Parts: sequence; C-alpha cells; structure tokens
Amino acid sequence: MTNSASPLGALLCFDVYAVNLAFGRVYKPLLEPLGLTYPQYLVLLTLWSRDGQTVGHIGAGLGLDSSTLTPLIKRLEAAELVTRTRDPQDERRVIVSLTGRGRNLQSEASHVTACIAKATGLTAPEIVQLQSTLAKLRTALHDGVEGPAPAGPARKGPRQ
Amino acid sequence: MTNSASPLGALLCFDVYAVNLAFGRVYKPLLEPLGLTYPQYLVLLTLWSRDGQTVGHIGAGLGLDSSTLTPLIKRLEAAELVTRTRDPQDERRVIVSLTGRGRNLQSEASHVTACIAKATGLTAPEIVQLQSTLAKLRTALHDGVEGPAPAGPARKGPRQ
DNA sequence: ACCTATTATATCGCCTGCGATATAATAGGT
DNA sequence: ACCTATTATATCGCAGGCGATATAATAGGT
Repeated sequence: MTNSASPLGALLCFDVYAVNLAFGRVYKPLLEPLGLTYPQYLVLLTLWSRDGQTVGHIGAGLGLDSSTLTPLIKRLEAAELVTRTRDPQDERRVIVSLTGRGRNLQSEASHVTACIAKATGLTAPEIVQLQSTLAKLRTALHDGVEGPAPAGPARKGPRQ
Repeated sequence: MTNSASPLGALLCFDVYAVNLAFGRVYKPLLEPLGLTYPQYLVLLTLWSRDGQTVGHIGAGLGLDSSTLTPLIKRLEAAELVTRTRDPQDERRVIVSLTGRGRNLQSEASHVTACIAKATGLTAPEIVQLQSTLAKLRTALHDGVEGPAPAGPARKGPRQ
C-alpha cells in the first residue's frame, strides 16, 4: 500500500476522467457523419430539450463559461444549426435558437442516443442510480468550491 | 417529457461530462500552488503508484494518446518533476521516472486528496459503489468501440 | 540478410476548457 | 441625470484531447 492515504477520492476523479473521455470516443464516430463534435452535441441536446436559451443558461447546465461557449456556438452558427440574437429585453444576453436544420438534426441523431444507451452496458436501474449519485456529487463539488451556500440559491455555473 | 426517446444514455454522458469539469475546478486551486494542472496531477498520481512507466502504459491507465501525453510529460520534465529516458531493451519506448522533486511532491499533495474526499460529499460506501459502476461503464464503452473482444485481452487505451 | 508489418512515440492542426481581461448593458444609490 | 457596481458576453493565451500523419525501432516471414 504505497498510497493508503489517498484511496477513494483520488481514484474517483480518475474514473470520472477516464469515463468521460471514453464517452467522447464512443460518440465521435457517431457524431462525425452529422458534422458535430461531442461538446457541440451536448449543446444541441440542451437546445433540443428547450429552445431559445441564453449563452449563460446553456453554460450553467453544462458547467461551461462564455469563453468556451461563445466560439463553440459560433461554429454551430457557421454550420447554420443555430442563430444568435440579442435579447431585446436585455441587450447583454444572447439568445441561441435552433434553425430548421438544427431541429431536423435531432431526429437524425436519435439513433445515436440509442447506440450509446446500448454501449453503456448498464441496466436501466444502474443508470438511474449512477445519475443520482453523479448529480449529488456534482452539487457537492460545486458547494465545496463556492461554499455550502448558507442561504439563498447556490451559484450553479462557473463565474455566474 | 419532450425527449422521451433519449432519456437515459444521453443524460448520463451529460452528468459525467459536468462532474468531470467540476472535479477539475475543485482541484485547480489546490494544485495551483504546486504548479500543476489537473491532467498533470493525474499523470503524477499514476507515477506515484508505480514509478518508471512508459508513455503508453500511462496513457492506457488514463485513456490518453501519446499526442496528448508527450507534450504534457515534456512540461513535467521542464518542471523537473520527471525524466524521460529511452528503454535500453526497446528503444521505441520512453520510460517516465520521477525525480526527487517529483517524489517529494507526493507528500505536499497529500492534503489535496484529503480535501477532495471531503468535497465529494459522498460516504465511503457510495464512493466504492460509484467507482465500481464507473469501472464497469468504462469497460463497456471501450468494448462498444473496439468490439466485445471475442477472445484474448481487450485493447485498453486508444490506439494501443 | 532483406523486406514488410507492426509498434511506440512524436508532430501538427483543430476544437475544447479556463483564467484574465475587455466591452457593453443594466441596476442601484445619490 | 450621474456615477459606480454588477451582469452577460466576447477576446486572448495557454494547456489539454484527438485524428492524421511521420519517424524510428522491433518482429516476422522469406
């Protein structure tokens, strides 16, 4: 036992790291025919579930900053999958909306999610359990950085 | 239920993605005083557990390719934390070994793992359970890409 | 010994991911 | 109305992450 002082937490981040990269590698060949990268797909997933979100809102969901999202979304815009328009109510906000092409891509991508679900090799209850633990973990990690938020709503994204 | 066709697998990769980034953000302020990035720390973790591994071996553990590891390890070398020497038995291999400074850093970083374990907000059994599921998931995702490996040892890293 | 296939690492270009910073718009206090 | 603080997005530089490719060393067949 060379490192008995760091058994659990360290290995956990290790596993999450490797699984995340493994997910990316499984998705890549499925997304390539659609002309999408994995993070771009995650942004589209967000928009398919609710269209017309602001950059900040999308970032809060994925844990990404505008410095990452702005160029990514501009590439989606260049591919004519989304449009970016300033919110007339608050000109600071940029509202990202799906184009027809962007919406149509959801059905083209539907088999992707089916493939992935199969590739996980997990049963439905296992997935539910895993998601629940990961959600808990994510909240705890955020609170650990920002402080447990003694009152008021916890900050969700980076630099919100 | 707007997207009842993609409930489980899609959200799962979403969660893994966000948790991985959250881990990185928790580690960053702890590793910054040590002059390490999060991936560099993961490579050092690998070497602390077993010194003198080849680039390929380190990559297999983390799921990384030489195209990612070579520059990263060169930065560790520039920081005088590791040395890179060709294996005399097989000149293709590069053996990465800890320097004295690299070894000493393990004790300096010991409190980091303690902080993280606390920040996860999970109980020990929960962590064990989570690790087990993630390990299973990682294997399944690899097999999904490479084929279920009908016989013989499954390929572990990317392009091994 | 020679020729070819494979293996291990390295290089390059592009897309993330993020800290630091900039810019513009809103909010709030006076 | 004015001044300042805050908020939302954008820009820049650097460190990953990876596909495609290059290079050098080993392995295997003839």
